Amino acid sequence: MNPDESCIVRHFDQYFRLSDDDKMLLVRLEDSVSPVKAGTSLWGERDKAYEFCTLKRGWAFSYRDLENGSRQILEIYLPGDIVGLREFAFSQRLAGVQMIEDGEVCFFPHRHLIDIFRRSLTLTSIMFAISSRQQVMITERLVNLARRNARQKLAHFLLEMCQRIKQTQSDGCESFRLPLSQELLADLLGLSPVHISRTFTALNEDGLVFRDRHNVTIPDLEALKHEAGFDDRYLIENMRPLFHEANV
Amino acid sequence: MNPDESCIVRHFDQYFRLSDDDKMLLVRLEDSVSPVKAGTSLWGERDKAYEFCTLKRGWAFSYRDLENGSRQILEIYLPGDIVGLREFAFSQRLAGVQMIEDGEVCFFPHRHLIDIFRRSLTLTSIMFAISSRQQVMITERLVNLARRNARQKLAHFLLEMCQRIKQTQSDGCESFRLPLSQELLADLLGLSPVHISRTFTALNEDGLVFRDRHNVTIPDLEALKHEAGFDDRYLIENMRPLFHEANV
DNA sequence: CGAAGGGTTGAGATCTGTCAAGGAACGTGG
DNA sequence: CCACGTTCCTTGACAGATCTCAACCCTTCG
Repeated sequence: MNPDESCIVRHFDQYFRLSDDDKMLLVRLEDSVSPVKAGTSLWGERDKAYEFCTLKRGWAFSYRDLENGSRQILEIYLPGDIVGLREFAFSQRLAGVQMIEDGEVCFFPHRHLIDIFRRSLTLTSIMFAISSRQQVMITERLVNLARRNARQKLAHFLLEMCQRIKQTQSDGCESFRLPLSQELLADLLGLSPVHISRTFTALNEDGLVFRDRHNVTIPDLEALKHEAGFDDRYLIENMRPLFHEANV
Repeated sequence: MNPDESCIVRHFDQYFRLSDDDKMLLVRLEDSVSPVKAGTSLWGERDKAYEFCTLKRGWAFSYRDLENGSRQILEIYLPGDIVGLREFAFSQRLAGVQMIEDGEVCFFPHRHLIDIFRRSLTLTSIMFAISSRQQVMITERLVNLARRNARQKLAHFLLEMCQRIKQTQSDGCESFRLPLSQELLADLLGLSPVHISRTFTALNEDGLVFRDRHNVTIPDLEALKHEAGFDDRYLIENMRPLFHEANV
């Protein structure tokens, strides 16, 4: 396969310009691309964990089902994201993962990560950076869930998605596609679907967010950021200084 | 320094029996042990991030201050824990860290981590495992904050601390020391101090948790686990299969 | 002895959840 | 093109959990 067509190569390349050797090393890990239908589960909550995967196309989410019947969505995955890093040190899945839309995924066994550690310092550092970035994103979501009211939670989440989409598609994000039902948003933000609806209505009335089906428009980003207490530092990693030292 | 006295060697050794070479490599990173007083801050929220540290003695916590004046505590660190991994890919701190009690810490520059990546596959894998374990713990805290009521939140947190203390001290934990004020617990669990107090009173009246100052007693672990929906799988990592492959 | 920090208790306010009914959009089959 | 079911969303009324404010108490420590 041509390295530049690989989804994982493209993803790593965003972090740091890869050498051809590194690209080849990554590509060799990519056995196969599997098409997956919307709603299919990539794995369930207590499955054996022996591989991870990258999303080539389509959105996905990870979740935990609770004993009281509710469900918490932990993470929304966009094309290019690596899924399943969480369980690297565990033999069992701690969260399920499900496709939101039709898409394509690439599976990699865990042991191939060890190969990477053995062979490329750059790729090892990027893997570590990706893992720590995921930790930072979960942390921000935790703060969002614990400390903000419904209005801020929703606004904050929309701004996060807007920023993430902008980073991968590199065009503006005043308006973007958000293929998530209100039920899903409720499970993500720890609210009831009913209250999600009310909150959208309120944001709409205040002219801050317009939602039509799966399209969201944010007319005044700064106003909404102020409303939500959104600070995008947590989405903007800066690995340059580190790699400097790694490569000289 | 004798490797077996190093706090970081002891910590890594919990994950996997280290070779003498690995121990020496780790020890060389440990320049100095600094004593720190209760209440001192190891770093603030927007400081430059160029090092991490391990806790040798004393408890610490990381936190985020919000624009609305509230504070969210992200993590409680116990002796042996590594602090600051979160910011490996960032040049700025995203959270402050403060000592809860008097203690001792060991600082390491980020670039020494790269040295480890270069020289030891075992240590690299352990670092990755530690990072993914931290991610799992934050995820569980997120679920706890988003989906459970005050009673369950508090019970779940106490059980987590009990389990963590047991893992490092390897004796029972029916009764253990918890040097956290109710205000700190409130900032940790996303509740008000007043409600923490009420919840302790309720748990006490039901005979599930007894608290006297900084001592907590849980007479019936199973009963409390049931009440809280606590499942300790997330604290029990299993790296054996992975290292098997790494080392043969 | 007084001050300060931490914990407890009560009353009222607020946010969000639950339940229930109804409406809008979409796909399917006739 | 229409009828129908399904899914998703909206709205209202009420209930419950937690917050805020305020007063008070206890312990510790200088």
